Amino acid sequence: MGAPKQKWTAEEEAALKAGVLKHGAGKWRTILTDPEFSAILHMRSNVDLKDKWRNINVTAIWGSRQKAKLALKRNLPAPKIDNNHMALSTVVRHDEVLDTKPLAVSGGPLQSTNLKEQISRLQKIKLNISAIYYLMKRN
Amino acid sequence: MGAPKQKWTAEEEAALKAGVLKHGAGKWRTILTDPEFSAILHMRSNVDLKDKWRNINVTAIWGSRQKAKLALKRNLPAPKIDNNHMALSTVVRHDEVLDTKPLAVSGGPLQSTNLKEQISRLQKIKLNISAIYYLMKRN
DNA sequence: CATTAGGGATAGGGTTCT
DNA sequence: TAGAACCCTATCCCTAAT
Repeated sequence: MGAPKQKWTAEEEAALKAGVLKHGAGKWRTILTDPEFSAILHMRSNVDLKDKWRNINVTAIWGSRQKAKLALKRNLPAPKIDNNHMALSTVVRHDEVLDTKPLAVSGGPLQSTNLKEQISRLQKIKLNISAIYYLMKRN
Repeated sequence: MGAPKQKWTAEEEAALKAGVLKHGAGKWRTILTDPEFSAILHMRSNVDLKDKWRNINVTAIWGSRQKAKLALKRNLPAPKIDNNHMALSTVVRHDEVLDTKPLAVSGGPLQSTNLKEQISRLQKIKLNISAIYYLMKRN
């Protein structure tokens, strides 16, 4: 039918996370037009960003079931690491509770206004890690 | 305790095919709520329809789903189609010119616009036969 | 007219049952 | 081993509200 379903790459996901960190969740069009991210996200719409962000948070919150499934899969032969998908989301998924302070990222400070309501502490930590990774790859 | 596994009856399958003929493949919820089919398919979900349609086509074309998967992997290494240019590649793929006329099915004309892109010649013939069978049984 | 939030539908990989 | 039925969920679509 329409598009054959565009899977999000790790790079795109990292850019989205960095974008949320910089502009806040809900500012999808702003993130999209920010020259810092527009190159990487140029094939995504603002709605795509919103949907992906929702999905990221959903899986982050109730991750235990996935862990059970993944544990089963670890018995299978080949890990088969895909260049595209491996890096980030897998690294970030080991979510122990950390006690760290949020980092400032590139463009400016956190938009603390409503961000606190939208992002949990744990998520924030993950975002910081993702954003760091993203920025390191860029520079 | 889930589902005791409901086998598809010939009547259900014919209704599904007629539904695809009328509304197009992918319009599962539309087919399901069409009063013309809802009575027969009332114990099926839209996802059931999608799954059944996949099975029908896979066995019709290849003989098995696994073979289809393998074949796809061999033929299309990395399509990665850009969202903006999607229509094209799909159109070009099924470009056989049909000289048989599609049947009109009860409620309305074929949505010929995207149907041509979705159904091959062989499939269409089979669908027509199924639809005739379905309509004969109904009337 | 543009954008976003949220519900809902679809696609496609995976799993279970026969 | 195969094939049919069913599950999981990332992605995509529709609509109301702003």
